[in-house]
Amino acid sequence: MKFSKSLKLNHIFRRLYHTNGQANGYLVLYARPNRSATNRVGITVGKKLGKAVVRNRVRRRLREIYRCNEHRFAPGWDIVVVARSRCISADFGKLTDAYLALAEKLGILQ
RNA sequence: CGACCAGGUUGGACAGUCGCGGCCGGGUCCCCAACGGGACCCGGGUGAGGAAAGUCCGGGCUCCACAGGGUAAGGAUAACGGGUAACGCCCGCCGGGGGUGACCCCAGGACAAGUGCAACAGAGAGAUGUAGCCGGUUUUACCGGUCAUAGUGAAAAAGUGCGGUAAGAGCGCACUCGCCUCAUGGGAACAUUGGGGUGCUGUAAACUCUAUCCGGAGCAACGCCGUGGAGGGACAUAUGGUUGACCCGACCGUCCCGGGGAGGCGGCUUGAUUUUGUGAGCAAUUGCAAAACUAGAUAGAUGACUGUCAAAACAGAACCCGGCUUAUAGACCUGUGUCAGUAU
RNA sequence: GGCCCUGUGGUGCAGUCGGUUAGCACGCCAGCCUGGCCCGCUGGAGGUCGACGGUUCGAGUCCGUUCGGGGUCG
Repeated sequence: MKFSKSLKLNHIFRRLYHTNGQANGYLVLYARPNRSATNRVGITVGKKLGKAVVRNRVRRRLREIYRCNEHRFAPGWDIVVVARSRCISADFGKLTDAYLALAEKLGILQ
């Protein structure tokens, strides 16, 4: 990935949750400009979604979606993706559509 | 051939295109006086489990100054013999129970040291006398004897037969049963037969007793580096404090108030390790020799898509081992294994 | 990752030492009261005691395993 890193700091997560995010049945997306040339992406998969195997699979798929579509995102944003329970059974194509639709609403696509 | 039994192995495969975490080698650039450090790129090789899970036991390791002695409390275990670093685990064996059988299951010490409890029912629950039976008398009743029979209950004074008696009772005898003990066999639990004694309810996952074991807390332990920073006050050498129950012993500054910070590195994987061969042992296990290095992340690395076969479970390491328990589709192997039927 | 606590009607809680029938409050249903509603009074329903197994004559209670919920750490 050319201009993206993972978002790790807990206080930035909390700051993003206070912004107005966009949501649909699969995901919730929060975004905020970070005054740099890189994107920082954080993924939240709560314990409600299932056991470790289920949560790992959801997280890996969400990361893969971002990686495959990085060229469509604009740089300079902190992004947090929260998985909802419908992610567990959703197929990859629908999840990609849902992800990109939310990104478009937030205006972080190029 | 069918239905099983026991033990063990495995836990989707192959190809293609992108992608991720360590490690090794090389290259480019940057920082530094130097040692070195960082970013990116290329190549190689490697990368979750049999349960990684539950956290139910046992250890290693770290800290509590040391982890020393004693006492009490608390907890754990429980036939016997062995294995192990240790265990509540494993193996063997004994006893008991289940199955036609191969085999499987059992917290399996001591209520005959003491205490407690045993509701309801019943006369009576660890000691008794309701009905009944028998005898006597002052005869619609009372006194004495008795517990075989009846009834109650989860459990009722060891069972059957004969004798005996007013009626009866281990009161006596024979056989059987249980327990204790001696002899015999066995390494032991224990077994069998014989001798002697005895007739004692159940419950210890009730208190308790006996034997053995246990200091506490946990890798978010703990150590180091960096950033930040502001220190101030009180008591003071023993009638104090620490040692996470207490005592001995040992050790010595201690306590209070306030402020700030909370990022990184180590711990972190070579170990009671794995594989093969061979010796010992019924086995668990273990001696010796050779070879191998097999994840080390830190918001936490294995994914996506396509094709073929198969349709396929339970499920994701976080300091590390030995077990136990629980979840689990399918496939395969072993057995002078079992049962029934048919064929020969 | 470690260490703790806790599960009883719809909800919140009792249940002491194992002992016959699991109790209380609110809620729910029916009746009475009222012209009608609330309040009040009377009666009633509703529980595999989280699940499974064991000990015992007998388990909500004791023991083991297991499932769910909650808390905590520097």
